[in-house]
Amino acid sequence: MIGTRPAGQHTVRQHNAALVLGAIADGPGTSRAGLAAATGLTKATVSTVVDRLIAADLVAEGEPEQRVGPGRRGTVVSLSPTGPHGLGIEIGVDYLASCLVDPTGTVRAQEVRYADNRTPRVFQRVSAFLRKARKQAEALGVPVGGVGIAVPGLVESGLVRLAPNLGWRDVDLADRLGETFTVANEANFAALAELWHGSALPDFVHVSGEIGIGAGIVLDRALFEGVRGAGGEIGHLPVAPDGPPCSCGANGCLERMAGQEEILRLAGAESVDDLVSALESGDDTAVSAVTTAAGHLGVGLSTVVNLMDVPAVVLGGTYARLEPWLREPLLAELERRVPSTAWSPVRVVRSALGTGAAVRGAAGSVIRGILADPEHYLTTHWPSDQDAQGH
Amino acid sequence: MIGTRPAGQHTVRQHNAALVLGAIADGPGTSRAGLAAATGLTKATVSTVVDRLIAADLVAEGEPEQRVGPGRRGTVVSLSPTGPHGLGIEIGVDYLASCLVDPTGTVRAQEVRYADNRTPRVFQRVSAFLRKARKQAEALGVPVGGVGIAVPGLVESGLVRLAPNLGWRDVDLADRLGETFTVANEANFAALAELWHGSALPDFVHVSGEIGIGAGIVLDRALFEGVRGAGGEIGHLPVAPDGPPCSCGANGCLERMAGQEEILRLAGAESVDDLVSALESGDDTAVSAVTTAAGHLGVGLSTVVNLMDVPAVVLGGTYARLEPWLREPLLAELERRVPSTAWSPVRVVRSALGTGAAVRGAAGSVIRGILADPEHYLTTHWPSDQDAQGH
DNA sequence: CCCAATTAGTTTGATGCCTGAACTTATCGA
DNA sequence: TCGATAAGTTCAGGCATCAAACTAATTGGG
Repeated sequence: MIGTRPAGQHTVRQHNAALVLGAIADGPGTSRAGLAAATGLTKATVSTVVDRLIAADLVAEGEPEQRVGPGRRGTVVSLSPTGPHGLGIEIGVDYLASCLVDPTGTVRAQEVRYADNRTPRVFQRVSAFLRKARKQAEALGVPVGGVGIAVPGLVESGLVRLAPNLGWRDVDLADRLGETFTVANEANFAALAELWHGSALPDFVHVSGEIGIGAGIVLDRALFEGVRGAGGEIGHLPVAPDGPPCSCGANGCLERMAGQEEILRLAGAESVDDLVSALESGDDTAVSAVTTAAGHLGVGLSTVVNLMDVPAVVLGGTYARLEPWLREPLLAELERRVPSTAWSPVRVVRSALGTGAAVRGAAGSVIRGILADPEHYLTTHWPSDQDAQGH
Repeated sequence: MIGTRPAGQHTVRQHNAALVLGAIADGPGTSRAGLAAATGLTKATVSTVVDRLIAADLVAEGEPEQRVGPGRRGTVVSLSPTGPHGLGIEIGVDYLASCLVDPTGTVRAQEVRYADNRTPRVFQRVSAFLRKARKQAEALGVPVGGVGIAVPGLVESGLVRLAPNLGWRDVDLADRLGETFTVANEANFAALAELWHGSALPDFVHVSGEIGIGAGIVLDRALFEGVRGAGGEIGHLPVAPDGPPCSCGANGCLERMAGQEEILRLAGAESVDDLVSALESGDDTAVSAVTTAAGHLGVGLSTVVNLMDVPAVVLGGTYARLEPWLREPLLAELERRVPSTAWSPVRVVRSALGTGAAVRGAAGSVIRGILADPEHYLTTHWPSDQDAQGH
């Protein structure tokens, strides 16, 4: 029960600053008066809060509002495009990716570099890649408010506990690279990117089949992390308890039965491109391979839907490309196994984002972190009350 | 993003009142000075908050502290045993139960009444039962701060969406009985009771096998409710996708494979008492029936453990009685199917509470609700600022 | 027996943030 | 040009916390 901190006026400030900033982010092109109405705060309070946010360059004043009828026009305030940017880095098994986004979430720069990261040299390489991305931001003349790193593994409070495909165990990136980051699992970041920039669903499971099967679960517009940050590990859900052995030691795990490798094997395809063209030409073997995988995926996902009561499934990664063939059999299996479909159907949608979802989520999480607690950013990045505004 | 309310000084007050009260509940026999140290608030603030709580009879001053060394002795403050009590009602299929607890969680009165509740007369019966329980509280001279009702079904924001065993669908108890209640699923209340009065684990799945298989999931000392309150519905998790058909239409659901009915059938026993004596005498059929069920339970629970990252399983209800025979095979299956057991083992423990867990949770939830927001209780039950203190 | 040291709890003035109301600024329509 | 309407600012007032001074109670040593 201990763990809650005492509250004071500063708490009120933090809360209201975040509230106002959230309203600004939500409704682009709102005036101070509109914000007051949206948040329930007084015009006076909104004004003082907005002034602070402008001083920190998190928010910028725009054109006067266009409106019919009498009365003074409000001045529009919106997220400042020159405010703190978010830098995302993704450490894949065979590539590094970076992404720079401005406070509104718009991508300003992007880069991918292929290289085998299963060597001890990764850290040097990441460090150089990060330096380069920072230079890029500098060239654009924008400040970097923080760095988010996506890794294909289990992350617990900033520490990479286990990343089998990278051969990592208990790796502290902050320590290795001499800097602090927002580190998280790539599937989680991808789910967040989907939340912020994709289909506007508030609750969903984002499932992506790459080498493993990763899922990010979003409940009430927030990532579900579980107790130790390992929430949503669906790769080894048992979907065929008497099935073939999986590398993890158990039998018939989802990853073993519906992973990319198994689908390609069943379809007799070399690559995903191969598989897709086979599917497009109506190849029976390919279609039945995907249908079989969809069934297993349905068993696994029905579990998630029943247990967490999430009303939607978003297909990302490789599954997004296979969506036309996965969708029907998956939906059928879900309807069979989820009792609540009787009164509220489960939606299955294809991710609107491509392969860059994870990096984009990593970059976006930096922005979201600042938006969620602007006062914190303000005090850490704007140390003295410098009124250095050109006015 | 909208949905957050503006904060003011009153918010601070609410927060700190709850903080202080929480500290009082946690550490029985603390002084104001101790509370200041525990909460991080000033002695002055603690004093004013405690004075308000005493005025509302949520807290009472006790004996002077016993301590060695110099200095004035503090006056101990603790939850007032004459403060608002919680009344819990459980609507079972064939019984009604009530439970009255004082602010410290001690049971002050209890009653069970057997009757078939699958008739339209239930509501009258519940109403009468509730009236009787209220009279009991009156006889004890204690105020009732609220009523919690446990039902064997799916509850969504106070509405009983579905209770198959009672034949209910979209039943609004508040409307039927002309009163407002805290309504929730019995499994969830049982899990909360386990949290508050049982093994002091902060994160666990409480699973109880009665007629169906219900689970309450507690994460970080809070109930996990899912999006629409249907979180933790594990009865129809697929544990043997090619197994025998279940009443829900799917195949090999957990309830079908490891429910009480199936265990009794496999063991050839008439009742749970029967089964237990067979197990105690080492009957092979009985032991293997329970072992088989444990395996299926392990498959289902491994899902929960993997997905939610919960490190402990609490066996309640009928499973608590079978724990000596369930434990080993269940643990083995979990270890096989949960990758994270490699670095942090899953605990399997037997519920410390008996059959009354759900009612007790219902009653306790009333108390917890008041403790979590004492200012709210104070303003609703102590309308005018009456300084009706004998002083 | 008295006094210094120590700890509990209260009183008081200062601070900070929000609010409400009055006020200034801006725009439309007649 | 004036009245109505709406945006945004200014300022006194309220309220909850905090820091520090102060009172109260208790021990132990001279």
